[in-house]
Amino acid sequence: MNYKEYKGLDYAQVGKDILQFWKDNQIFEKSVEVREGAPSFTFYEGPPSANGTPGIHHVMARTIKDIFCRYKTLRGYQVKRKGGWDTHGLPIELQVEKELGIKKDDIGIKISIEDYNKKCREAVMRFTDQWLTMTEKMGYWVDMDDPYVTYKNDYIESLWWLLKQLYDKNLLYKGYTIQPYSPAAGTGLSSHELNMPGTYKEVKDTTVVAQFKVKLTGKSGYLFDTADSDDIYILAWTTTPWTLPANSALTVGAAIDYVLIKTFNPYTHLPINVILAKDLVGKYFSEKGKDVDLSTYKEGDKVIPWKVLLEFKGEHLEDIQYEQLLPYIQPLQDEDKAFRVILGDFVTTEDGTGVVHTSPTFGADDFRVAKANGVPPIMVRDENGKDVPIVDKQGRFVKEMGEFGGRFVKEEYYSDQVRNEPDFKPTDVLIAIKLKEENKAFKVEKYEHPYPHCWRTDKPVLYYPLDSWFIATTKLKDRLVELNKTINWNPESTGTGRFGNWLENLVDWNLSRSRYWGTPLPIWRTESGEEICIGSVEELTSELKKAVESGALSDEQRAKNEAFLQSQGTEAFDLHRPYVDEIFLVSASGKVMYREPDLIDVWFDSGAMPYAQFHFPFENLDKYPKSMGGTADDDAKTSFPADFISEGVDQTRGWFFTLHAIAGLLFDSVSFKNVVSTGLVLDKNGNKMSKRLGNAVDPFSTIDTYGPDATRWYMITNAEPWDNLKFNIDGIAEVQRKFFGTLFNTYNFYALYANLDGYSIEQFDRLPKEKLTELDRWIISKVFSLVKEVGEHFDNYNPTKAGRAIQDFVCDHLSNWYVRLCRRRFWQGEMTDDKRAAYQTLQHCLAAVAQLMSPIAPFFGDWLYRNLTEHVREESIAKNTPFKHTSVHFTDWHTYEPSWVDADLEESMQLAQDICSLVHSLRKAHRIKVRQPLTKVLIPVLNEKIRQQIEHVAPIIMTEVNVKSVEFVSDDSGILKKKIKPNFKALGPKYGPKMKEVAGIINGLGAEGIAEIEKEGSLVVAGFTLLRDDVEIIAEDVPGWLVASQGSLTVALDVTITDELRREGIARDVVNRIQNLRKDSGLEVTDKIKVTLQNNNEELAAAIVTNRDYICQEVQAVSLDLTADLNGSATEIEMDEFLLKIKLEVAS
RNA sequence: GGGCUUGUAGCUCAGGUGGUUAGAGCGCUACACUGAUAAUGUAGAGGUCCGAGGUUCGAGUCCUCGCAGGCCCA
Repeated sequence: MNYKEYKGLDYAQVGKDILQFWKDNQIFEKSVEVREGAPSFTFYEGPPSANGTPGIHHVMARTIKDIFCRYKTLRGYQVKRKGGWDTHGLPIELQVEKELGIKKDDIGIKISIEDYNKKCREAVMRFTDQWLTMTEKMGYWVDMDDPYVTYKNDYIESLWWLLKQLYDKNLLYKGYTIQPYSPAAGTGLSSHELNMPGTYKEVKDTTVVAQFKVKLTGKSGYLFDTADSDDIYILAWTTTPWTLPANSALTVGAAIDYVLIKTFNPYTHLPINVILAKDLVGKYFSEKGKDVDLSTYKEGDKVIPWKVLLEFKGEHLEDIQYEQLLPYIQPLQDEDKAFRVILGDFVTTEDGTGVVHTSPTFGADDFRVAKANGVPPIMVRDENGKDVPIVDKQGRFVKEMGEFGGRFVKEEYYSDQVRNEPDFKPTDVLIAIKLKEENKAFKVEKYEHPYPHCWRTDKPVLYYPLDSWFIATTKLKDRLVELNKTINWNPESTGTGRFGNWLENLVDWNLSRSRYWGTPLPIWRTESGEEICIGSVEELTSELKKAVESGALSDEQRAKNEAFLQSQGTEAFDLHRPYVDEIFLVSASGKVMYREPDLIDVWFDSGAMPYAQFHFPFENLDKYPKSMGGTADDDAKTSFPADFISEGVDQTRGWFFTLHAIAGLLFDSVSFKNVVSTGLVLDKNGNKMSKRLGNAVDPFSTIDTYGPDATRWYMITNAEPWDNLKFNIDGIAEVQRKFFGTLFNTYNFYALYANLDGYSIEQFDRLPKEKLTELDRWIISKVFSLVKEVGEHFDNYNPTKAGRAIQDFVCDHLSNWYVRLCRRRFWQGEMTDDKRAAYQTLQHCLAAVAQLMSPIAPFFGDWLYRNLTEHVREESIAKNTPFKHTSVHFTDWHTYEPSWVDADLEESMQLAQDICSLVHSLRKAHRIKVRQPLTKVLIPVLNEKIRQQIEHVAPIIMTEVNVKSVEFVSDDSGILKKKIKPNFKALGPKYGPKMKEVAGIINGLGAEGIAEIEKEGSLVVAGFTLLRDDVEIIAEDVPGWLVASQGSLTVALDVTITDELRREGIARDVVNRIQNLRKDSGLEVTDKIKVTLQNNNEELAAAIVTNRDYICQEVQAVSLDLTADLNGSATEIEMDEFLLKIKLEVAS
């Protein structure tokens, strides 16, 4: 037996068997080895974190990655894929905190940092086994034997080197960012601390709508002209009046409508002109005062008159300057950039005035928008020469704040005793009073709103600038934007939109994290600001030694340094906290430098993997191009940049960004050329999967039940990768039944008959094209078209379209048309050229499909390939032919041979399929079953080309629909009835508005009109000149016949059933019954039989006699007898009009 | 609130550059076909192409504004 035959197929078992084969023979490793010396296709694995268990969405993401790596291997590239683990970061720390039942503050107190980090190190790799199992079972090929691990010293050393490069390029700096800060507790709060229950409380604050006086400049001239006054104010509302002295800008929305209103100040009663958002006018002005004569206003009037002078968009306010509201402190730099109107996207007209008072030191939005617009913050320089905000860390105004100096900005910071004094007034109120008196407040009122409080002290938090280390990504923003345009994003919108827009609005990357388990920032500083950035272990060692020798260290410091030096080369050597915190360096001026306590953002870890995975630049320089300091001779064989990466779309600002930023900043390069960002995997109702809700799909049981291939195939073909996938397990079952079931059946059919005939793959002695039937040449044309199409889809990173094309080919074309129509060729007669042609063709198709599908369904593809080719392996190896490979994953992509593609034939076959479908529907309508032969179908054809195309496939039509002949009626027969339709596409541009009229005329044309336009090529009707191309003419009817039409195709069927045809029909029925009986009796396909029928019907007898040979041949009978009386073992079977007794005996 | 994205049959999805009867598969109903058959064919039922405006002779497709879901940010 050349081919294995199967009774049924357990797809999960196929997965297991093939997996075992891969393991036993190191197929993955070899698939990389066979491409040694070939150009590389570089793939970066985005490292997962093994602190949680893998979910079905990981199978999805990894399938995408795997597909293109396998595809590119088939295309001749060497695809090395190094696995990796992401091991640092907040989620791990939180998990450990939870497990230990501690809070962040307990670290270093209840548990030493050393022990804590040890716990983290264990936790992070906890589910490694499950990850490895999932990876293996789903067939994701990635090198997990030698992965990069972000907590390893080598990895950290590479990161330090990168940070030092940034530092040396002045791209790493210490600045501040606005964070929730609790002055009472003296600490910043993380976002999750603010998410704790009870932190947001309703408070009543004194709020102020302040008047910012506009300066007369060229930009603001139009306002002054309209108002005819110098007193023009922009109104801005704040719930934190204490931040007003720090105001240095006003932010408006470019597209928001604003108005200029003439009115009076309600406190000073002075005439003023104010600017605010149009939508919010009603909040501050009563309808009664509208357009009331302003000259009638007197102090004390309840209704204040007002009048809209002008309406305009926010963009017209940009760059208008105003006078500083509370001029205690001036900006330390860029004074000319302060106190002007800027545009921001966060401005709303929900409350306030549609103008946002902007103090860069006390609001995150404010900070960001000010930075983007070059607006300086209001800060003071302290005794150390350091710039600090106007509120100190205890929450008090600095001394430069005049009468407010030393006051707490929030009344809650005062002791109860002070607050209970009769004269006590909160700072906000004092500021409000001052503004009222100075004609700078338009409205002061109490306002109740939620405000975050510190969970430990119960006091309100401040948004406050805290020190952080930043990467100056904004300095190279334009270059990052440019580089991004060279990346092939899939889908494109993620690149141009989500990512591109974000790059346009980039802010500096805040690198600092005040945590414990992560890569330490390699910067040491003296208290006075001398600092050093360390770029390698070697440099650290030498600085350490210098420090020890300097004599500037205390004994304890020196001892700790020495302890660290001692650890080098031992297991204990560790670049994490707390060990690095216990290193003390000495500055050039001889002062002790302490490590900056921050860790760096874990995203830097993963973004640095292109370098750190190979310990660049300390090792493996040959993997990197010379342009970045590597030593590779050939840039086509380097490991940088990546040709392809893929992760979830939620990584856009995560890994995708950090990869891009580091490569752009340091190497002026992209770090990936093609990227597929994948959508989410939701449950079947479109809800997010979560373990808590119990709707998460377990990848292990899914794979165990349906096998990896059906799981992968379903996920890929159901929705494009970037769309969200509604994961329905029934869909996998359907894919398994429909696609894999059909393909398996097709293989099994081939194997069954090829084995019977002793047919083996003929690799050399192939029949020439002329010996093949139309059907053979058609399916081969189809398979080459498929090869091209699938290749293009994979090249375009669209696996969904590739998979769907393969599926359509297998189900619709190969199985349902080619095999179905060719079955007789396989099961009848001796080995003729025709039969060989059928085997060769089917074998070719199956082998092609095995390869094309293998990137998506790697197990089944290999299973199919191996079943098809195993018996010719040795011969193939000896003769060096394509089937020499033991796995489909080593093969070279199927060559596309255009000479085999016959578009004409593909069209013909489409016509045949359409015609058969029409004939079937006619038979159905007239209740004539297909087993009943009919004389002919008549097909009206209006041109010669169609006629020829149908003639080619006429025999196929005849067998398929059981008619004796296909005939054509041509135009000149004169019996066709034609229909004319307007061709809108052609007519549209010509007639435009007159379309309807013209269409009406065309639809009303009679036979003469149609005849004339066909003959003359044009027709003049009602003043319109119609050309042949302006209309479609189709044959619609053949009078006197049964017709059916679809599009321009019409068929007519002769339904006359003669006696002869009726007998033939009966004979076919008999064949059918006998075949069923054979099958029920468990006979083998090859068994010969003797048949005896009871002769109880005239028609039957006549039918048998006339068609005896035909029946015998069909049912493999050596004899067919009719007897008058059949008793005993006969089976009674129902025919259409009578009962039939049949007896079958196996002929010896 | 912003950026991106999705909305077509009960379900999952197709529907270049606008062209007049909007398709497929699954599911349902009926009838056929079948020595690869847990497959297949034909027919039927099933649609306000999310809504409202607009552009156009003509809109599922283009524009504007909404509604609903999703992701990422604030």
